[in-house]
Amino acid sequence: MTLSTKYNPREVEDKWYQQWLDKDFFHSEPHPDKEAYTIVIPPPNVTGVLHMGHMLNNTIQDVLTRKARMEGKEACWVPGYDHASIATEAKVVAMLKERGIEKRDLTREEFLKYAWEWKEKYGGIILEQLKKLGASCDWERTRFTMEDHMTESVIKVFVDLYNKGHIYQGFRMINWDPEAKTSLSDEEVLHREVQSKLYYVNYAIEGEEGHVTIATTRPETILGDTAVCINPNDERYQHLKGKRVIVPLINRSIPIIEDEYVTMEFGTGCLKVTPAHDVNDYELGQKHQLDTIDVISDDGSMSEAAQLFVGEDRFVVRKKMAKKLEEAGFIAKIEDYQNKVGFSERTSAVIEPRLSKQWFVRMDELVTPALENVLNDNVQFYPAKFKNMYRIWMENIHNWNISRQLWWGQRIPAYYLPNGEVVVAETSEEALTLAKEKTGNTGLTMNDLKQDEDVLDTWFSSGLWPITVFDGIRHPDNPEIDFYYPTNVLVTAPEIIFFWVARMILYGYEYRQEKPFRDVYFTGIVRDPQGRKMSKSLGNSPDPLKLITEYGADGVRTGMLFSSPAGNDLLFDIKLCEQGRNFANKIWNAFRLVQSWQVDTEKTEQTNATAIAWFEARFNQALIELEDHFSKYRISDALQTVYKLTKDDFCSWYLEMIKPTYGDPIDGMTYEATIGFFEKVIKVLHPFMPFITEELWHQLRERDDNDYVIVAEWPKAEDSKDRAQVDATLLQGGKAVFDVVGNIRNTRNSRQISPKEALPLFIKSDTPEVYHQFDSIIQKLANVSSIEFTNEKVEGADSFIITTAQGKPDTFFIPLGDAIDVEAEREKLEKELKYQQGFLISVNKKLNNARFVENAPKEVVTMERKKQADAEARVQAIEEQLKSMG
RNA sequence: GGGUUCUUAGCUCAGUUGGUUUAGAGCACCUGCCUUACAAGCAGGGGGUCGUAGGUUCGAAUCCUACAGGACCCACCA
Repeated sequence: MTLSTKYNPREVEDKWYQQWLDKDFFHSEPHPDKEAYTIVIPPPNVTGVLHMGHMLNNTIQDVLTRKARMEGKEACWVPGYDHASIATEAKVVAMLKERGIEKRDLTREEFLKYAWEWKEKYGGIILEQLKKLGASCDWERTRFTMEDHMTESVIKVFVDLYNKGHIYQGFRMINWDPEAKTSLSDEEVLHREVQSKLYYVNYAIEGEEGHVTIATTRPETILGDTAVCINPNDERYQHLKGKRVIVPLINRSIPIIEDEYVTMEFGTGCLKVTPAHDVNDYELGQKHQLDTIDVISDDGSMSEAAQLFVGEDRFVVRKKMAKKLEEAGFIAKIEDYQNKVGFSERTSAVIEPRLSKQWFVRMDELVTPALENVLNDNVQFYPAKFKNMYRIWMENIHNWNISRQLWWGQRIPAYYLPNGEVVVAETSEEALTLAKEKTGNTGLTMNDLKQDEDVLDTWFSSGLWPITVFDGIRHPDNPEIDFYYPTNVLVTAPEIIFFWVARMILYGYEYRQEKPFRDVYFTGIVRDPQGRKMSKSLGNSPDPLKLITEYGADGVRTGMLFSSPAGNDLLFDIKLCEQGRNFANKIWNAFRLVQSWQVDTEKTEQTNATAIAWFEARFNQALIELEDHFSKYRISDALQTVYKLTKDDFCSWYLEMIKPTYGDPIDGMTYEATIGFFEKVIKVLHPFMPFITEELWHQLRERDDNDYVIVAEWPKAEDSKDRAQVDATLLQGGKAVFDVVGNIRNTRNSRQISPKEALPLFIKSDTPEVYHQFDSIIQKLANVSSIEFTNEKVEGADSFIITTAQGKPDTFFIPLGDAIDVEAEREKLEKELKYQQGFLISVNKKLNNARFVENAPKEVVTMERKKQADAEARVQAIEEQLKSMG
């Protein structure tokens, strides 16, 4: 069989993915005898397209799922997508606009029809894309947050929270997005520093000469002023107490009020109060019973109440106001000023604080278990630093505005009666019954009920995701939720810790009396090599599917993971994918080597016994390390361990040790052992590189129908004491041998001796037995023609010194005859001597310090003593060497 | 303004309760090799006074303080 020297992912990826699907390997059912391992996907927006953040996030989930599956757990990774109320509605509106249709010309029903059509056509592309990455989701369980039973659950929860008093309706100051024309929660408002102006405006004092000067960044809101406020302790303004001032341009008379809220140092110490358009002003207004004049409409333009500039946008008006005030002589001065302004997370529109009637979740009680169980690590955050962030947010949490003035989403199940009363019920029928009870009016009909027009915040429903995907709200005791909940780990971005993670925890305790997941793994943000966030406008985000085509899914997956410390940003460099692809190629070629061998079952090659035992030990060691990394979600380190194991230990050392001379057959025992090792290596590689490993799994041996690596048994680390002892000796021996080989190769390099030229080797050692086992390995790896032990220095030879685990410095000689460069040799030795002497000084300093010997733990002192002895012996050996050189 | 966190080789990062660390890895770099598994490769090599200044300690990259610089989160001073 002739195989290409390059691994070709395109030929194998689709094939295996299809077979995995056909064999139903991704599918999971509750299994009483098995341990569940559950991950619910952070549902991407239904309109979403795969980006690098998804790639990272889902690769990690797939790695964890695949490993758990191989460990024999009932692994279940639930996929799905989110209706993403505001984002999707915006997209549908834009799409309609392109077709010449305005949202305002449509009824709710018409609009939703378009939206659903659109969703059916373009929705969920992202899940198809995930398949290319190799995601082993249980596709039969794919959920959408707005499918009927999910919505039913969400409504049920709303009604329940309402009945328990956790949800209320209120007329409050909320964040208004004038572009989407909806209210937003506090979390959906991003504050950014902007360069603006501070306008100092004079307000005439009513009935007398003179004026007061206020400072404002928003002169357009002057039209809505209903008071000017001073600090009662402000010496400068004592004379103003009880007086009134005139609002410029519109000549409204407003009172001067006093409140300690006003900072005397800021601006002029006089504050204009616009209760309709500022949170603080609103509170002042409440306290001092001020009028509220709403001068800005829902689209951000000036309303009738403003009297001036009606219908014009607030930012245009800001400039016009300034000009007009200046012309009329009201402006005292204008200063440059930097302040923070709130922007809509979705539309980037500047948020207007606005008074309106909305639905809120009262957070105080709900938050208690959610906070407590994170603080006590019942729910564990990786990395732990996010715990603190979470705590502070939870402790200062505000009530949650959950109503949105949108159509795409779950409609609030509140119904208004003709008398203005509200009833909340899961269905309109129930609402009618309730209404009749409440009013005593049995003549009420459906026509008398008017359902609330608003829909719920997307996060109100996605917070329920880990429960609703298993239908745990409608049927709290169903076998699925009992088996799969709580889930094992949530893998998500820190950006949505408050939006989503916190709310899932909160709902989990409210509706399951249990956490939704044991661990939360926070990934970082994927950035470009310059550290910039990837974005469409910068064009610095590679197309994931193109990457997969170019480097193979395995290459991209490993590329992403090569440098992705939990919770830290990942500077994504395409070079990493290259490295991943190269790695796949390396594995492929290791296979090409193995499959090229003729096997001679008669032949027995004893010399390979050491190599085999050594690799076994090394594999075992790597496996222990690997499990440790996984247990701490050090995915990148885990990959690094497997990478080194495969590339260095398996390919560079082991295969080179046992590789027969070209043309010679390999003995049966070695061959079997090698195939077995290859299988083990493939297994531990599989979570990271599912495709190439499945391909090789089938190439290595004939397989039964259901024998796939995806469901192969995960290797178990043997960590018995006996085993550890045997392994340690072997590994130490191996290490010394690699050191020897490295030194010989180095000698070749510096002397420009071809690797093809066999060299004799002499060893001066008190413990030759260390090397006996490895004789033939040294010969093979370093192309050594003969090994002889000697007690004397060998003349005319290049030399090097190695300290074995026993602490004896052994000297190695490679006779080079005339080729020897004495000066270079001396230089090398002197350099080495200098290092060892320096090292010895630092060790001696410690050991000569009585307080160190007294206070340091015994093991540490012993270790230092050994280091001292080793170094001394080594220094002596080097000195001898130098002396003999004359 | 409050809080969290980071600063280790040219780059990206490890360094797990201070002690096998005069500091490791990958990439990049340099040198030599197209050696019948692999040039998407092999072999070898150079490179860091651990942000700065103090302090604690027998011992500090690791703990404390200050400073400098960066990142992020939260916050209603117009």
